[in-house]
Amino acid sequence: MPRKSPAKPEPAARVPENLPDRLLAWYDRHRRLLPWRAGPGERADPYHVWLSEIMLQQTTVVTVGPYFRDFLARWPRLEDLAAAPLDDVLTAWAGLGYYARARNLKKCAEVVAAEHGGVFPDSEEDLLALPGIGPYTAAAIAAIAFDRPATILDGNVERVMARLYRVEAPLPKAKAELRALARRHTPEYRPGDYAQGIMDLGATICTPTKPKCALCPLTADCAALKAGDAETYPRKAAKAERPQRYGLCFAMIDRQGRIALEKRPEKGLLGGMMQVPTSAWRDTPFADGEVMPPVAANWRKLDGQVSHVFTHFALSLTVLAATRVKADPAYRWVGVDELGRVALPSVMRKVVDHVLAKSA
DNA sequence: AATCCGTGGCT
DNA sequence: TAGCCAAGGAT
Repeated sequence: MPRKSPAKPEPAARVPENLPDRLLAWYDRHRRLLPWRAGPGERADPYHVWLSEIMLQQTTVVTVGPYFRDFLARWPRLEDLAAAPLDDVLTAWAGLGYYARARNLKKCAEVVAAEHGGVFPDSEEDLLALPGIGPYTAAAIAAIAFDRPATILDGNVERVMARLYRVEAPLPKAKAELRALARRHTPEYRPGDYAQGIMDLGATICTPTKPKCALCPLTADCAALKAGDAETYPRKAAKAERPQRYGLCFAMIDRQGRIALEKRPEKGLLGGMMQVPTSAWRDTPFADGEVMPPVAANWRKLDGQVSHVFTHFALSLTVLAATRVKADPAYRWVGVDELGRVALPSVMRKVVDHVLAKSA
């Protein structure tokens, strides 16, 4: 029998030795002033680094900015956050998405306060053990807050490595290969600045579309640039299509103009957040009169739909409204002026806005 | 290992 | 417009 052919030889990924130096030189010239970033030569507060990194998970710098400032103003120290009620944290997080992050943020603050004397551990291993901190965030905190030579691998680094070496394997399978490449580049010298620099490069120069290769400090090393196909990396596996789901929302307004809200289960989608009472969400639209409203009242169907797209499904909500409803204490009755103090996810904010627009 | 988990901006 | 994408983690 012919022996199984040997694995395709890795391209002898010879790391240009001065690549980290060129990256650092570029970073020193183009360093962005971000709210959580320390001044040149200074080391950032681990609490600030941690808070920003959790917020930045799958979330853009522009979106995070205001939330980061608000959190820091309200909870200046880790101990303040650890002592805060979870509902306050969820309310402050409302609109940022991925709400498990907020629950884990609170949990992590409590653990660090109680078991680490309020001081973040400085090793990747210990950081990884904390709630909400995975491989990326552990490495990022170790590098940025403690200047440890940890290898970060986020979407930016994946893209930069995939282009430098024209990695043909598609994500997410290519992750191990990309991580190995990234590790070879991680310098012992200024690893924190290198980590932020390589991410800045990915965010501003080596962008997903129309990369600004003319401005890149690494052009001499980039295989994809040489081949003229940088924009086609990283390769990605085809993604599953997004199903459409449907639901009904029941907006109850009392005589004072307050709307009834209820709390969602602590786990799962929008866990622990508030909502306008809703039917189950399913794959087929609802027919008129198919679902019994929560209370008997003068229900009327509002024109139009509320549409919202989640990561793995799209949702179309039909809204029914009833006014002059008796304020059942089973719900939380919230005035329009109080909505900012409620943990309302964006989809439910849309529902409330729809009610206000259609009944005005 | 594959799936679940938000949102807003950009093309 | 409809998909793509962002400093991912938990299960």
